[in-house]
Amino acid sequence: MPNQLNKIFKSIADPTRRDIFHLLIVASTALSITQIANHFDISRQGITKHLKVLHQAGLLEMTTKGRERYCMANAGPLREIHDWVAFYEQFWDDKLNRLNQYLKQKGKQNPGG
Amino acid sequence: MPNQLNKIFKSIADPTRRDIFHLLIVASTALSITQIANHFDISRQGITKHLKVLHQAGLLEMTTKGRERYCMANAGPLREIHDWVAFYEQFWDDKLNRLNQYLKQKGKQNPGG
DNA sequence: CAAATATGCAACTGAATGGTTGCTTTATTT
DNA sequence: AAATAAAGCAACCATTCAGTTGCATATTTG
Repeated sequence: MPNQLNKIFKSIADPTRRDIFHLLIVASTALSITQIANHFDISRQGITKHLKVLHQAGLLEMTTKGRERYCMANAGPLREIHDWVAFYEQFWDDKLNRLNQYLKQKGKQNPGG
Repeated sequence: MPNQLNKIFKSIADPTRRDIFHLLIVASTALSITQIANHFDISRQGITKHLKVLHQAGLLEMTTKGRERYCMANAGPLREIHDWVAFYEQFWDDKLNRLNQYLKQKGKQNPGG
């Protein structure tokens, strides 16, 4: 399933999920759901929902160990976001002559939506 | 207002808005609201709502000319997305030893959420 | 001026979202 | 075996969201 772009966008559009993701990225070890929840003011079940969204976007991997589930961030899918944004970098500075630039660079992949 | 990050994320999290943005980026001229709406299956008022969201995220500029309002994309704010993603690029390939990499690179800016 | 066009404004609708609580199940610990 | 801890499941709630329709306003155009 390569067309995950929208799920990834939706995932990281929520500030709590960005915080969870960041926490997992910089953590030294995988964290259990309860451990993650302890870092936030919302309930464990609320966290679980966010984890599910992150997981379905591929930004999170989980392994079960006994009664615990350990979560680890996977930054890989952010590459899709990077690529989407990269297309528009050519338009950052020059607000004029957009078409000219576009035509000049035609042939480059258009990431679309 | 530099803390537009969330608005920008929310804006581009919607596929229709990404399409509108893309249309405006590659258009040769600024487009009126009706012209934009003609490219989509949803109503003009629906488009207007999307334009408002994009505008509030700084991704769109509008100028009124007579009874028409012309819209032009501004890719600049995408730089914030780029910067947010850039922090995580160091974690793309190596899913292990995350902490080591993090500590090694400490001092780099953490974009947070 | 009248007709047509471009837009704005407001109310409404259905679905998704972020969050909660209560209870059950499963695993560990004592 | 009993108590505790981790997590899942399901229902519920309020808000936001994407989209609609209807109507008013402003600007062109004939």
